[in-house]
Amino acid sequence: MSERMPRPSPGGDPSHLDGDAPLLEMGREFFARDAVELAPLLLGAVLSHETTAGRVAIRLSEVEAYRGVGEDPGSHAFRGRTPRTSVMFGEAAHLYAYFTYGMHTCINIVAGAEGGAAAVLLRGGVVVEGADLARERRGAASDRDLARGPARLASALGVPLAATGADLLAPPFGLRVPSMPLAYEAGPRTGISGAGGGAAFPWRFWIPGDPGVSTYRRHARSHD
DNA sequence: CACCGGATTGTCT
DNA sequence: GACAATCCGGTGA
Repeated sequence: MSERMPRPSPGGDPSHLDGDAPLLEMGREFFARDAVELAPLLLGAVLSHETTAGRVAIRLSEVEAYRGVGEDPGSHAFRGRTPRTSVMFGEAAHLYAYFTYGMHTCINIVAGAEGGAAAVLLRGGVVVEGADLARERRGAASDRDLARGPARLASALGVPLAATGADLLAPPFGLRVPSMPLAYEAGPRTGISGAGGGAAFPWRFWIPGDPGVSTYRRHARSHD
């Protein structure tokens, strides 16, 4: 079952939680907070990437938080710094990209204080700009599937593995965050085997009912 | 929609 | 040498 965690609604009026809040460019300090606190604040944020081919922007529907050395068995940084994870140990709001399953690239936003090695994995979203270019990059795919899933999202955005370490607050990237947090739900992270998976780390966050939420829950399936 | 198997290579033990 | 923060296509309900 998904643990329901709606935001409190100050004043009792939930109308500001419907995703219409204006988007703001935030300073780096916004991203320097704890990853588990930051992750839900990124729901509804729009990440853009521009290349010579054009510009694609994606509104985030689903994210996962990962903490650092020794505190999160599901984190790539759990066992300490390695060449691959070194950017996780750097400044917040930079890109951490990794390659997995022999063919896919996934992307994270580095979170927390420098040295903390925390990050937020971008698991799914909706293309809000550059759908034609995203479709070219993804091959035949329904609009809904363009960026629904972490590897699909990275592919639609055209972010190569080599972009790891890039500053997401500077061109060719752009990142704008809702001025008001959206309502969200939380549950176990997807795809994590062993410790780090399951109910002990309910650090997957998504916008209920959003079309950009991935459906891959086979590995971390929970009852409803 | 749910389940299953295959693809394919960097990364760390 | 094992395994991975996955995706896709096929099959069946």
